[in-house]
Amino acid sequence: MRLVIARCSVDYVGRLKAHLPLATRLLLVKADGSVLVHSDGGSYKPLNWMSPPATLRVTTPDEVDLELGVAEQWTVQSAKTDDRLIINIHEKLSETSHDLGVDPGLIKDGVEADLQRLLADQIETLGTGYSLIRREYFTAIGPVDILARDADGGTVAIELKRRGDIDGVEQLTRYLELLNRDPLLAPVRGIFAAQQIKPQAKVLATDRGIDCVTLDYDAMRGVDDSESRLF
Amino acid sequence: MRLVIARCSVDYVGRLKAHLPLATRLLLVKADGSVLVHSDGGSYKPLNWMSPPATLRVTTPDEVDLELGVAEQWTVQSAKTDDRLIINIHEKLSETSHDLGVDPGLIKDGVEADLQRLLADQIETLGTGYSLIRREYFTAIGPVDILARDADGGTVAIELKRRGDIDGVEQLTRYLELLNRDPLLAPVRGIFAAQQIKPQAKVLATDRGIDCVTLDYDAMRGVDDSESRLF
DNA sequence: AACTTCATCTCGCCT
DNA sequence: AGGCGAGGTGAAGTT
Repeated sequence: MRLVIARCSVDYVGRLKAHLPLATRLLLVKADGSVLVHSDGGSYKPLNWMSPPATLRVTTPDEVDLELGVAEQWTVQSAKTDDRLIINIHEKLSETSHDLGVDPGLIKDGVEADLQRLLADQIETLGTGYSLIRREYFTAIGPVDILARDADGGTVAIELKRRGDIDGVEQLTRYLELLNRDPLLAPVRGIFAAQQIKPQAKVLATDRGIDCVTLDYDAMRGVDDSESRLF
Repeated sequence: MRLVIARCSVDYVGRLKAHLPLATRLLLVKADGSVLVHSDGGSYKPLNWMSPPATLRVTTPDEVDLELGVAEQWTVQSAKTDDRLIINIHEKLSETSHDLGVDPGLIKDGVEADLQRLLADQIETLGTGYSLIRREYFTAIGPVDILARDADGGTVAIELKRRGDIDGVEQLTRYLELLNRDPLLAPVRGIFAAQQIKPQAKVLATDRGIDCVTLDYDAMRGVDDSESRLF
């Protein structure tokens, strides 16, 4: 990994065009040839970047650039697409290089898959008498997150999201349309379950007769923890 | 901006939980208190991070951590949420600090807004005799990208995307449903225009009587350039 | 390899 | 401040 602090201007040409005027920034060159251009603010997204695999070439600036004070020019070319990043370095303020080795990688807990597992285990969260038919019930247009039976024996298709948005409702609608064509399952109700449901999504869901349920992941995990402690 | 190369383990607790085992990484501390943990690979997304505004405190590792070889512990606390990043530094291999100043920011060209402006200017791209009614035609459920009139005087709602996906078709369908309830506008046809249209989206659109048009941004910009040169 | 779906999405615009 | 849509979305898993 190479770290360069430099006064530079940057141009990206590819899926769109983007330009960064002259300023002091961090240039981070990774082992796979990818390059990140970071300022001293903003979030984790760089101002500009090139994704791996890519190759960095030091190219000769044209006369105009030379007159503008470009000391060194980098051309970072994507190996797979024709995306290109051109970095005009006017002044290098610092340069270091470090050998980091391969990273063992990140371990996560609390993503949608965990939520699905918890809800399947605690299907009665949705109402007394609910029972699980199965998780990831496969259909021609994709898997329904959870298929369950309610207290009256009716089939319920559950679409699960961390953040309940309008396209989640659309997705569930398509599933319900399909499932309700199956005489062995029909009629099938829909439940849209999420940690947070956007108002617009709730309106659309309600309009289509789909129930909305807001889930409390911490509470559900708490129940699961106490359950596992009992064993 | 502070750059630290360190052997460290990292834990994130917040919207979910995540853990990084001990390895050598780059720790980037920005002026706004945000922290990025980068390895020497992957893309621009850090392995772990804390978004600004945040504060970094050097805390005392507990006995277990001390015995495991933790020399220094950072607790990065988000100022707005209860997200927290804990970095256990076993060994600092390098540490530098730089003053970068405020960045002038990125200038973009070729995003959906540019595409919309171009298509509105060159509405005849869609067919001879087309005329613009207006861009961003507001409805109760959101703005229709472009409303136009075709050669026969019929109203056309145009949904514009850089990448034409199935949810763009759903969006246009909702608009069409609403617009066709208005007797002053009805009947309203739909056109789904994008630089690239996914096969699935094309099938769904066609099934619903929506025309698909693939746009060539470079060509459209070319037309616009030559037009502006004429003036 | 193409495609779909998730994301600690981020980012910007607007109300 | 919160909702909403776009993104050079990226990244992971599946067909």
